[in-house]
Amino acid sequence: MPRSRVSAETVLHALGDPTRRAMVERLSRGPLTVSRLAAPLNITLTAVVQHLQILEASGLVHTEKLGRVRTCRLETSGLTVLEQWIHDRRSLWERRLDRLGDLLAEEQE
Amino acid sequence: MPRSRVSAETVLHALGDPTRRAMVERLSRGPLTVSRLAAPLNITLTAVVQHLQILEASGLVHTEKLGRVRTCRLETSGLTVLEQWIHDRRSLWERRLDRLGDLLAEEQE
DNA sequence: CTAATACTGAAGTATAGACTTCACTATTGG
DNA sequence: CCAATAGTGAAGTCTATACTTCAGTATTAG
Repeated sequence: MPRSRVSAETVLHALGDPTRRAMVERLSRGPLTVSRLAAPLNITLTAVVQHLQILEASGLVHTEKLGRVRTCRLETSGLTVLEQWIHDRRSLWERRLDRLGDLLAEEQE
Repeated sequence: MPRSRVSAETVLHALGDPTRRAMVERLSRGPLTVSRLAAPLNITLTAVVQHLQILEASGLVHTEKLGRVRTCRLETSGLTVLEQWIHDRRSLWERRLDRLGDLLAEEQE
């Protein structure tokens, strides 16, 4: 069964931004409402919500709205996808045969 | 002993760009010269070198110049730093006590 | 020695995307 | 019911950075 529909591409793009990293950092300590999450960041609530959309799409954060309050919590599936990505690159690298063949093949061009 | 001087911040920033991800992807299959690495990317050699500088600073890639040819290879230390970062966030998240105390403390403001 | 190769460096352009403003809706406390 | 709270959505600004051009150096093949 496919555990997740999000790609490592999406996760890495999401974590490429320092503000979003700060948000993930903060949420890894525990769930927060949007306003609480926004408070220490010196940007508008609107900007925070925009970042949240990207974090949600990447599987790093899950949000849920109850009444007028949206609560955000870290979702580990984004981290799992990233872990797998690292593992794959590492395997490829370790199994590389210092592909002399490829180098020679590419030679004529 | 500090295994690495590079931060997860640097690594995540480096991997935030799709071109740099493509370069890492390619290098995980084995070492390449700058020109070879650049060939399939539709950008100038100069741009590739600029990306390489960021990848090197992040500990994801090591390059070495022999004569006029610079060879690039994946450096796993960048990946290790990232793996550790994921592990840390995950631990924090799993040990969170759904900090009701914090929520109440932040209440007055 | 000359030409071609493989980069390097400085300096400018151009665009993705982070951020803002502002007007709006939905919920809740008093 | 009214005001305050909590967030939403559209549309535009503005800046970091990805990318280019061009002119240069060092190395190597013939």
